[in-house]
Amino acid sequence: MSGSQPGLGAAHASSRSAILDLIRAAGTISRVELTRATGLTAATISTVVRRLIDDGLVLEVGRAESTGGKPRMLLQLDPSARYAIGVHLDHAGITYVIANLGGAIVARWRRPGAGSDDPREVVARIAAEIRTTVTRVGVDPARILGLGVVSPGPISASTGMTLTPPVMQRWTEFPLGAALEEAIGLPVLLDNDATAAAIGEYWSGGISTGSAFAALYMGTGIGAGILVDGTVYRGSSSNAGEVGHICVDLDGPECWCGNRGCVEALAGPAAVVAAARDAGIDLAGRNVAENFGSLARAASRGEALPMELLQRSARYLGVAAQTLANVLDLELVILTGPAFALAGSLYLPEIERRLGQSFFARGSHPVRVIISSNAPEAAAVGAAALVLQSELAPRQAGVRMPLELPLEVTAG
Amino acid sequence: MSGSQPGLGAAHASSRSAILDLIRAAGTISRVELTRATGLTAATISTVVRRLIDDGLVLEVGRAESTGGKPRMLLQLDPSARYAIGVHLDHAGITYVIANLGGAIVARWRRPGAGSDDPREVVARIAAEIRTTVTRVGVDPARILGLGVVSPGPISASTGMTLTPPVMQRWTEFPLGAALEEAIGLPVLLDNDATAAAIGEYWSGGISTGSAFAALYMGTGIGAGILVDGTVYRGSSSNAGEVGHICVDLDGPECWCGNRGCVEALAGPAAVVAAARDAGIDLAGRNVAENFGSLARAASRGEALPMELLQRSARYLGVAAQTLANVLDLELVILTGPAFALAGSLYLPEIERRLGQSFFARGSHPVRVIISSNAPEAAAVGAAALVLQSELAPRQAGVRMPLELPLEVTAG
DNA sequence: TGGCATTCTTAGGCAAGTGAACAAAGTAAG
DNA sequence: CTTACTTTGTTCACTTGCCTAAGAATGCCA
Repeated sequence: MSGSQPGLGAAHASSRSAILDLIRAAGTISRVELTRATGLTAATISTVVRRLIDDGLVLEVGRAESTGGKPRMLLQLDPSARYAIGVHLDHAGITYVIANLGGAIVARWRRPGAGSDDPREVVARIAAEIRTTVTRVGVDPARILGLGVVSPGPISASTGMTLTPPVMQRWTEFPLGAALEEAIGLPVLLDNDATAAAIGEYWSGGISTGSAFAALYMGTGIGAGILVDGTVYRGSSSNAGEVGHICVDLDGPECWCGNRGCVEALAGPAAVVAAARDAGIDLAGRNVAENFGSLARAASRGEALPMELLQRSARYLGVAAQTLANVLDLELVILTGPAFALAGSLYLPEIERRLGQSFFARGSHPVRVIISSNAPEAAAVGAAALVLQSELAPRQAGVRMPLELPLEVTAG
Repeated sequence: MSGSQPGLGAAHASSRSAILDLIRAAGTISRVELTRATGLTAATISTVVRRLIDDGLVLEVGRAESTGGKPRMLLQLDPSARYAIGVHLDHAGITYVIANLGGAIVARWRRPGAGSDDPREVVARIAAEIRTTVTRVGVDPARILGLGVVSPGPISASTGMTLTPPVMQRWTEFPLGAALEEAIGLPVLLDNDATAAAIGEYWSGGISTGSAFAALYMGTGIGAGILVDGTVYRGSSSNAGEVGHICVDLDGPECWCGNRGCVEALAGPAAVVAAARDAGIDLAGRNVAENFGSLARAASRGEALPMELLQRSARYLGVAAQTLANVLDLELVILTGPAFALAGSLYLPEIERRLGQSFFARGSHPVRVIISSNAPEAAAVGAAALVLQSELAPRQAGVRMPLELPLEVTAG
């Protein structure tokens, strides 16, 4: 019965979470500032903060300058109070991350394989990987909150696992969450890579609490994670932000989805690489990622044809970003994922230009565009942040969490 | 101090609202079903429902069949318990609506003018209009919750009023909300027409509580109102759903916003009418709406050129709808507003086709598309629903309400 | 040293929600 | 008709989160 319905009582623990979230976002903050930011009374802040300190989550670190009276006591998250583990499953391999409460990376490593192997075996391998590294790094296992697992593609309602149509066929009906929970003995959360990346940025990037932004994630495909006011926007079937199939050219090339001119078919890494091949560029990489990387390097060196191909892609991604910003009224777009890690600086100016022009002309607020500071492993970091978020700031006001249900269903 | 900060305590009165909303959505429902739907205890439901009955908002109407024990007592909203007034300001004129709690229209009328007149005078005229009709229809003034006023265009942060750049220049800095509140003595809410239309559909259309849908509103411009789980999605500056300037053709005609190929420039009523003129069609209407209407009628009669023009427009709007559905993961798109009232049946098949194809191919859930049952006055009905929503189901969990602030600022 | 301003804490109270016992109103079996 | 059982709805004592109000702590300035 534990997870039957969130109920409205779930909004109760929210002030604790909200305060924790504000401390995280501010880095260092005093109780008075917390009262202003939350709208709660000083009394309430006092007791809640006391409990956070008792729980070891928050530290009092020195005092601020006096403003004429008693100086404020400064509060901060204790980064090493809790940890979370993030795992990013991809076709090419598995990326692991151990992050602390501050969102900082404590350990990070990568192993090849996964895609075509037997799920059972992969679960065992992941469990072993995590166990050995946790002991090696010396993180207290009791302080580990849980495990976040992300992968590309939309989310299946039945298993709760994301599934990529072409690859990883054998994963489709496998209860990954339940299996991992049993193998590791920690709570497991599953989500889409783009969504996770957005949460990762929010948690570690010092983004303010009341903002609306999207993480535009380009890996093999293109997706977007949307965060509004500290909460993930999921939509009706948890597949919001599927920007890969928005149409940017009515008469564009046909996409496997049945329509024409989808962003992914026109401007995704696979499309760019294919276009390069068509243009006669010799590419020696083993997969799309490697080839896209060498194209990006060639463009950076100033080679005309690669440059042109990437700029073409950037134009379309600019349209996608503008569309996102228009529909969702965003104030920030973050470019992240392996593809932007390789070629972000080539995409940024075009996307910035497009957003700046449109919104300036209409007298609207500007939309900032930045490149993530840890774009290559953004999804894995996000997976860890997913756990931090759900354990420490679970303010899904009235929104059901479809990702946890499958775990319980399959566990029984 | 009343409206300084919503605070977290604002989430408190929510169970009453949530229950009211469930009763509204269900039409008729029992207490047991309410416990299941909310996750609250039977005890809580009992007391809250008791209070709703005492307040006259809810009625006990008969009992259901027994399922082996005591039969359930059925609950229903009392439609005539409260009323709300909706006003839609447009370039061409003002549409008024009086709606009851059930979202049903009690009175509806329309007056020309507004746009270029003196705001002060318009306010006086509106107040007089409302007073006379309220007494004529025989609605108890004490049962009127308030007044919703909507108009096209984005929302200004300074006055809280929407402002359309080209027309209605004199309204830009006028504190409409405060002036109307004073003139009528009722709370006034201001909002965008598309957003209001969405709330109107939600309130009167029997849309289920936990859904995500958008109202695609086509009047003079094109906008969208987005509702998720009974709450308006507003974005960072309350301008979410500005679909008019999403790009559907990178090499399309230039738009005044500085980019090319915006939906509004390609497919809005004004664009369709302009294209018809260019094609040599003789149009005698006084404004875009009339001309668009005669084009729609001509297309319905089977005239080739108008048909072609409208189908072209429909293709672009299909792209916009698909984009919305993709980004927001919608399950329903409602076509509404004067333009769809005139030509909805010409647009529907194309939009349906496009959404069906894309989502079916990707194995995702289908997206329904329907035409609003009261498309012509959707905005005015929505304006009234705005009041019902804010008074009876204000579950803006943690979201600030920028629209009420200006009223207080300018009132002081 | 004693105001004075500012920050933080403690104490009492209100309101929403819960759990558990109970009352009410039916069906099913003898 | 009586008895047992099921389901619905209510009452009541208790917990919890927050608020108001008062006070304690800790600095500045005269």
